[in-house]
Amino acid sequence: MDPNNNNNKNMNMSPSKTIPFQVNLTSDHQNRPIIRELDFFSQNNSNHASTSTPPNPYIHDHYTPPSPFEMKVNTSLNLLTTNTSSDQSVVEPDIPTSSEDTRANLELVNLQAELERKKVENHQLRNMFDEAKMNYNTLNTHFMSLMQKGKVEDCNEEQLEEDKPNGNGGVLAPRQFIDLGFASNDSHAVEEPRSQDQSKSLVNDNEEGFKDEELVLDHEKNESDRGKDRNDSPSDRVIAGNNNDDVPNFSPQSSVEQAEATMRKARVSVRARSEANMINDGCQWRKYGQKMAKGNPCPRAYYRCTMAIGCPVRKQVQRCAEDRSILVTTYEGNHNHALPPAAMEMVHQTSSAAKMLLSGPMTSPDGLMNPNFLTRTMFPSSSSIATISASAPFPTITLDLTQSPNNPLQFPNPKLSNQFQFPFPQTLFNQSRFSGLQTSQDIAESSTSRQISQNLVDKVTAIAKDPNFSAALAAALTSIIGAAWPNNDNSAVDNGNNTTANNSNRNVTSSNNSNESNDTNNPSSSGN
DNA sequence: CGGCTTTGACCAGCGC
DNA sequence: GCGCTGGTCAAAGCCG
Repeated sequence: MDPNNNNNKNMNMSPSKTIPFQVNLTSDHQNRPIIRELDFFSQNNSNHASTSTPPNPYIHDHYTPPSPFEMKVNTSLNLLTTNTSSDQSVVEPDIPTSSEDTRANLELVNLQAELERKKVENHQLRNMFDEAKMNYNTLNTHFMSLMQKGKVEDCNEEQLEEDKPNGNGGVLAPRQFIDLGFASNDSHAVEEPRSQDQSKSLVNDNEEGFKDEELVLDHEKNESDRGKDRNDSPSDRVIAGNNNDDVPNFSPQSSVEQAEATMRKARVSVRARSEANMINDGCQWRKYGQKMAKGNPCPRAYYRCTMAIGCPVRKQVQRCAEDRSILVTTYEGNHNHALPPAAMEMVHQTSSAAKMLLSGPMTSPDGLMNPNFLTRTMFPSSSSIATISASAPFPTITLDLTQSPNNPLQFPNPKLSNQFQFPFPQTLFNQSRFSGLQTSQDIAESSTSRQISQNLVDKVTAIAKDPNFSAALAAALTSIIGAAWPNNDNSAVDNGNNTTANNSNRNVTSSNNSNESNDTNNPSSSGN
């Protein structure tokens, strides 16, 4: 496809109303004269109104038709709520001619009214322009990210094929126009329904993110196949099912599968100090294996979630070789059932940490992608550190809770070791997808929590704006995910801020197998 | 007796 | 091809 040809087609197919702003959006240089014209228009009137004496050309032009630009704005964009023609008839024809001053005063009043009207117009246009510019930049960044992943070609081809029946050859420009919100005209809605879907997926991924969190139970029927081939594991099927209908499909199936493959391999690891053999995260686990891992005298225990038949979530528990008071719990997979409230904290923190680090804009400023990249970031409302590692066999996000000075996991009293408190950071996105952790409760809970924790969004956004963090995170995520870009969800947030007290006070009493006799801290009890 | 743990065996992936 | 390692299976045993 010839992009120039696309542009031409786009220009041709777009209604004449849309052309001026479509051009404006592609070039600031072409925008500025328009704004300056508005300013000049407004300022001249303003000067005249303040002095009221000097002759102003607009006095004579007052009854002349509006300037071409004004016509263009008024007629093509329907931006103005005022009626120019009616305003121009403000001056009544039967003005008493007894006094020149009276006439001058009336003209002055008319001019002042006109000035106010123009000011309003100018303000409206400025606002719309700013909004358009901001939206354009957002979309442009998004598009560049897609380009960087090499997916834009497929996206364009798909888009072009869908645009052709409507006579829309353009790819980018018309979508800009649509997404920028200028189009109050219905023609846009008709002309590109696909663009709206696209725009939904690109700009407002919020809904998508929550759709992804819907429970998927259909995989249970295949649980008997659980098998030796990890690629056909239940967790695989769960995630694939999650993505079947809800994830925006703007890439070939192979790319989606590639993304899913990455997603299902992602893990969330939690490092916490605990004397207990296993942290109580609210779920029920069954131990199905134990192995001695290389480089660690402590055995690694393997657990499987037993809260629901066929739940694919698994976790590994192992003590840190350097500091055996640190318990490392690694989660993998998605729960296929609702979780008890006690588990929700864990759900939110681990899954949201994973998804936050595996989602979002991933544009690296320098384009350098180090496959062995590892970055760390401190979450603002706690001293916990989130680490993302791409050098591991699977992308692993580690929440290091051992840095907290008041880590509740440090049980001073051994009697409390059966209880577990989660001091997790509270400013993570609620995007449960990983590490076992998505439920319908997530969905309902997050809808209310979004309102509560908007300030937390701001905090995270502030972190994300940090150039160093952004660059590091972008490089890491890109190296991990490659072409996969599940969601860019910045609006769905965890309900962290309303759990500050809860986090510090909540005791999750173990109801599962935390009293296992085989301590993972005891190397002598290891298996093969 | 059902559920869970233990543990040796098995399998797959990976590097040499 | 072989060995190493991680992950899983499943029979046997334990426990409430």
